[in-house]
Amino acid sequence: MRIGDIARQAGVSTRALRYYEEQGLLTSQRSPSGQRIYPESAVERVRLIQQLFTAGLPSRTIVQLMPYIDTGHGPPEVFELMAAERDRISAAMADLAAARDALDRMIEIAHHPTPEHCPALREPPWTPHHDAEAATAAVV
Amino acid sequence: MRIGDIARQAGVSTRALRYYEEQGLLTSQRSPSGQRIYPESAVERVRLIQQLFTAGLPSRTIVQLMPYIDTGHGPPEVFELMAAERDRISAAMADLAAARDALDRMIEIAHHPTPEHCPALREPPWTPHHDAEAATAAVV
DNA sequence: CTTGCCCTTGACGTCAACGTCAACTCCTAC
DNA sequence: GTAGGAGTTGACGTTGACGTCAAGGGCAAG
Repeated sequence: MRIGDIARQAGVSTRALRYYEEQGLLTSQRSPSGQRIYPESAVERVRLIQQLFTAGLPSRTIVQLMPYIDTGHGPPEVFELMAAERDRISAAMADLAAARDALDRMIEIAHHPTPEHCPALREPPWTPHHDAEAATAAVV
Repeated sequence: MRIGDIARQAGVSTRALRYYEEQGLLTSQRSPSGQRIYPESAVERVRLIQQLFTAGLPSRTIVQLMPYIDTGHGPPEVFELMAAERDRISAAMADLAAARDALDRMIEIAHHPTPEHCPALREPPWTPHHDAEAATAAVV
């Protein structure tokens, strides 16, 4: 298969595939005229790479994981790297959950336009020490 | 409070705070000599901004949310923007979960060095059509 | 008064995963 | 043989949230 076929089936650009090769994430045979030839399995591999990118792993880290991806074993430091990345992803998920909850609270507040409802997001707008009622009037 | 105090309490750099102001995310009073003066509530505000950044919202989007953050209401389009961002965050969490599961599978496989265990990640390493056993020997 | 730490604006640097020409070559179809 | 759609390398552009000088002003302590 040529680069365009892989790109279509994996849903990425050909530029991305050449970039992956440049980074050592993807290898390819070459046809006599210099064109890249890939096996079928390259599609699945590219999807995995994409998934890891989406999860926030930089290409350098993915390169380090390659021995495990290819052969199923490698140096033990890389093994711990996998565990560390998994934990980092879990932490990122917790951050996302917290942010989503914050948005949900904002949506909840916006749904109930009761002026008594949890100020929580700002005190009186940093009254400039003199005309406090003017600032209050400006808000209203 | 001055910029350094806010930076310390919120755990960000002073550069970040000036950037936030430049982007319209944070306002400040000025002392007679031109120094930025913040209310106590700025710390909480900066933490919220950080949380939204961590969740992948760009500054332009956060700016649009500001009317809701400040006053609790705003144009309805912004209302839908909040819902859209919440959904995007949920989708990102699903992506992270999938990637974490993929890593867990890799860790599982690495724990059981049985050569029979789900190749699943690559076929025979694209045997270059001639010296197949040489390549196999190279892997070993 | 001067030492030293904090503040100011302005402007350039960074990093990562590509996008986007440019200038060629290759291969398939007619 | 020739048009046109792929492929090739090389190199510069992009985007966002800051980092990092550079050059100066402000302010309390000794």
